[in-house]
Amino acid sequence: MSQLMNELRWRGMLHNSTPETEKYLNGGMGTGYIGFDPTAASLHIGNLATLMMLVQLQRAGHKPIALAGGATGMVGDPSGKSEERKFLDEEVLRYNQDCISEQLKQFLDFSGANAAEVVNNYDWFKNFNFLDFLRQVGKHLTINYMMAKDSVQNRIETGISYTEFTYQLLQGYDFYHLYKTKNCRLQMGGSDQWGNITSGIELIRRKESAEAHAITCPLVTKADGSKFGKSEQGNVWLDPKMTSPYQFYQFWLKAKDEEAPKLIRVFSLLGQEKIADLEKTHAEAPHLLHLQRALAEDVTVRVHGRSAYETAVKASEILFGKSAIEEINQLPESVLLSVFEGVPQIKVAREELSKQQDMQEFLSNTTQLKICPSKSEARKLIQNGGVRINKEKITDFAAMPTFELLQNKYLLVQKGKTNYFLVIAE
RNA sequence: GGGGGAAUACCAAAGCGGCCAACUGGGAAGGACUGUAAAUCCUUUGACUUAUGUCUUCGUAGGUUCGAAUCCUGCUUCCCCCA
Repeated sequence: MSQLMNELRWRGMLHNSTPETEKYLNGGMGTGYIGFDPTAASLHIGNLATLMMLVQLQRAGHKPIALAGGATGMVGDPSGKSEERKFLDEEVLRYNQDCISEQLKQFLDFSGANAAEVVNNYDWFKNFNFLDFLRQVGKHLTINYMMAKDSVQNRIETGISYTEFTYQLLQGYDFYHLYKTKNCRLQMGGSDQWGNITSGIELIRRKESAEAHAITCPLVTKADGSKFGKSEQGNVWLDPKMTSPYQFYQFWLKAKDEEAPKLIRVFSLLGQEKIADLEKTHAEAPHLLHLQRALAEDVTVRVHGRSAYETAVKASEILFGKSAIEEINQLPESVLLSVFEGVPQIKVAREELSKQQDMQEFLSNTTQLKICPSKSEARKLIQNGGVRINKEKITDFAAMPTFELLQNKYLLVQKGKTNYFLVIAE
C-alpha cells in the first residue's frame, strides 16, 4: 500500500507532492485520479507518462480513476501554453472524448477491490448552470489566489481570456466532485498541473474542511530540454491508426543513450533490478541497444499487444538488418505485407509507374507528395544522396531507372536512413 | 480618450528604394563517421525549371516610382507610456 511514493521516487517520477500524501497512502486503500483533456482523438506518449502514474497507483493497491475532460476540453487549459487556444468544435470534442475514454480503459485493471474507473467531467458539468457555478465554486477562491498561479502569471503579458482563467476552477471542481462522490483524495498529473491541482485541494478544504493531496511528476523532456514525444512525423500517438506499431516501436528503439535510462523508468514496468541489469549490459555493449530494445518491447507490447510488437521487430530486422533485397523478394507476400504494415504505403497505378521518366516527379507528384512535398525537395534529397529504391542509391534526379518490382508489385523507397515507404503498383 | 512603437520565412532576428528568395542564429531534413546513439564535419531549408532563368512571398488593401520587404495612405492585430 505504502510503496507508491518510493516507486515513483526511484523511477524519477516524483516532482512534487503535498506533505501529508504519504500518510494518506499508508492509511489503506486510497483513491487517486488524473484528468486527460480530449484535445485529439488519441492519447500520445506525453499523456502516457502521466497515465503511468495511475498505473503505478493501482499496482500499489490503490484505486485509480481516469477522467476524460469532456468539459474542461471545451475551455482550454492555460498551463504551459503561451497563448490563447482555439476552440475545438463540439462534435470533434465528443468524438475525441470517446476515443480517449476507450484508450484509458486499456491500461487499467477494472476488477478487484481497487478496480479502476473511467469518468467524464462533462457528465457533471453539462447541466451545471453558470449562476450555480458562481455561487458554489467561484465564491470559495479569491481572484488573488487564482492570479498567483504560474499558469496565469505566464499569460499576464500576452493576455488570457476569462474562459481560460476559469479553467482552474473547473478542474478544481472536478477534484471536489470526485471527493464527494467517490471519496477521492488524491490528484496526480504533470508538474504543469500543480496550480490546477492545488486549486482543487483548496476548494475541498474550504467547502468541506477536508484534506486532499497531490502528486506531480516531472514533465518528460528530451535531453536538450525540448519537448518530448515528437518524432519526425510529429506526435507519437497511441492509436495504431495514427502511429503504426512499427513506427511506435521504432520511436523507442531510436531513443538516445542518455535518455533511455530515464524513459525506461517512466514508461516501462520493469523493476529496479532488471533495469540496473540492462544498464550494465548496455554499457558493456552499447551497440547492441539492450536498453532501447527492452524499453521498446515493454512499451510496445503494453500498448499494441505482443503480436503487433513481433511484427514490428520483424519489420525492423528486415529493413535495418543486413538482409539483401533478394530476401525480401523471397518472403511470402502475406508475410511481406504484414511486415510492411507499419510503413507508409502508397498505391500507384501500374501504367503510371511504367511510363515514369523522372525521378523527382516520381518521389513527389506520382507518389501523391507523401514521400516529398515538392519536386525541388525531391531533387535536393537526391543530390544529397538521401534516396534509395530497393536499397539502391539514386544519383540522377532527372532519369528514372527501371527497377524490378519486388514480388512483381512493390517498390521499397527509402528516404534517409530510417524512413521507408512501400510503393504498391496496382 | 491621448501619445509612441511593432508586424519579415518553422521560431528568433537582420535588412530601411535597386547588389533581396531576403544576413545570421536556432530548429528541421539529408550525407560522412558510428550503434537506427552522442560528438564532429559537410549540404539543404519558397515553388517551378535536366541550372544561375521564371513565378509567388516580408500583417492586409491600395498608392508613389523605371524599380519597394524598404516610401505614402486606409485597415487589422499586438506592445509600451500617459489619462
